[in-house]
Amino acid sequence: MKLPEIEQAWQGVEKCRRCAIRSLVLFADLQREDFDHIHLPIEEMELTAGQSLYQSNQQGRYVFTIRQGLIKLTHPLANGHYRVIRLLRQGDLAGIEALNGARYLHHAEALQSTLICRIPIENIESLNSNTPHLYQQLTRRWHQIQQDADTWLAKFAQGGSRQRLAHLLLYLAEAESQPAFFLPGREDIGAMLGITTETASRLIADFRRSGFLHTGNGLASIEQDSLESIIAQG
Amino acid sequence: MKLPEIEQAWQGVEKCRRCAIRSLVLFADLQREDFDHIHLPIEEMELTAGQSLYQSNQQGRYVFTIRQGLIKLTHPLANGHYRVIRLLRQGDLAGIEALNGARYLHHAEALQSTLICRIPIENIESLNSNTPHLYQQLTRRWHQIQQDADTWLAKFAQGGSRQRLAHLLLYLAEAESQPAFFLPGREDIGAMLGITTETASRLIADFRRSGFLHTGNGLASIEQDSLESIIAQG
DNA sequence: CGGATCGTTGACAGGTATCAATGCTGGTGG
DNA sequence: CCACCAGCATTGATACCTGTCAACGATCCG
Repeated sequence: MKLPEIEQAWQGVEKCRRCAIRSLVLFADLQREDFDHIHLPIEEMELTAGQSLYQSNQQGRYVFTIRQGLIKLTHPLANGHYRVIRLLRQGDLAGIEALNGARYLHHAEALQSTLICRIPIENIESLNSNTPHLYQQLTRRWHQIQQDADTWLAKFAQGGSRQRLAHLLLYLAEAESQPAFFLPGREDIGAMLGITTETASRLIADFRRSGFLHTGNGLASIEQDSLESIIAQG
Repeated sequence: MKLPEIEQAWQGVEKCRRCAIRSLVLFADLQREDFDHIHLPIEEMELTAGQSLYQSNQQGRYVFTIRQGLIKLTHPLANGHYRVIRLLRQGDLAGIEALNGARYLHHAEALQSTLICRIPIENIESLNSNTPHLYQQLTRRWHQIQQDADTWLAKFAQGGSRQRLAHLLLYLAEAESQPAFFLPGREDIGAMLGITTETASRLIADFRRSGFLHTGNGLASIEQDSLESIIAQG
């Protein structure tokens, strides 16, 4: 794990160039020559469930891309609880606000085992001056964040809790190639929907009894049509 | 209103250069020479209360800076109602998503009489290739949007409706130099907090009777300490 | 086996949506 | 000028939903 700096950098570039999901991440538009000109000390990390990626208000030196897994961004509340602001999934960027020289806005924590790449912000900024390709990707990410924020307000903070949960389950199920998806704990579900843990538990149990939701060994699957009819004032 | 194109452009630049709030808007970092090199056909517009600035899903050709007033960004809901996603105030940027070639994400409508500047996106993009100054400002705006989105989730979509309303009133009162501020209609307040119009009305009336809120000829003022104690589990 | 953590369920009080009716106000036309 | 109307705000009654407090069950791990 403690290789010479230059070696490490080279590994990062090599790995990044061959990364199977590179089209999803920040460097999708970079040409071969961009890579050759710049040493990118990109490091892979694996987070176990419950492990923190960064803390709110911490001075940011890295930006992270999620290669696989699920990260929650949370905001502490006055009563000791927390509110989940957003989830990050494959291809999403974490800590992008560090590019402004600003501190991280959230507490970031893995919900399940999660694979990420860590990129120092100084490298992003030097890439920015050398190629316009990166700006486009960054702008796209900002745009994505805005869109996600809208989704969370319009779907997860609006209407009755049954409808909110239906929205959340559909959201979790989408963007998975498999029909099964990771179902967060009741406390996290509550923190995403702005409801209590107990209500979240009651609703999950109810959905399961009604056959809208099936669970097994930590994974879940849904009856899409049923959930959509709940949202449509069912 | 129908001057020759070149004349119009020059007016835009002149006005923009002398704008009293330029330090707040997009071109704060631009040097004199930047201005001289580029013709910016910036146009001022005044929106009356209730007037739309753009529609959701419309192809965006402009970005707007708010010089004075209040704009609501809304998202239609299935039941015919709408949800207010965010408010824009002096110095904020509207329609920034158009810079991606994307369509507008929201319906934007003036809550009160509002003064804006309209900037074609092609000019933003040509400025981007000539000076790095603009990028910084744009990034700052994206960052602001992310922060605002967090605020809305953590304050206006969390806890009881009394606490949400207290948060909203404090938010509306802040960033006003005067103690008095514009109080939106009950329907809009409901759409911001995710509650019904009736509940919003009841709470406003209650706050007024309790002396937390004072109103007169369309303007309002608050007792800051009282509202803060409501938020702190009062 | 015991303890810790998480999920489930119950009882009840309080809050909110819903349906409905009644004030209030500014603008319009006679 | 005044009567009227349309839109908004307020208020009431009630059923439903959710938070709260509390207990119990399930599962994992030492």
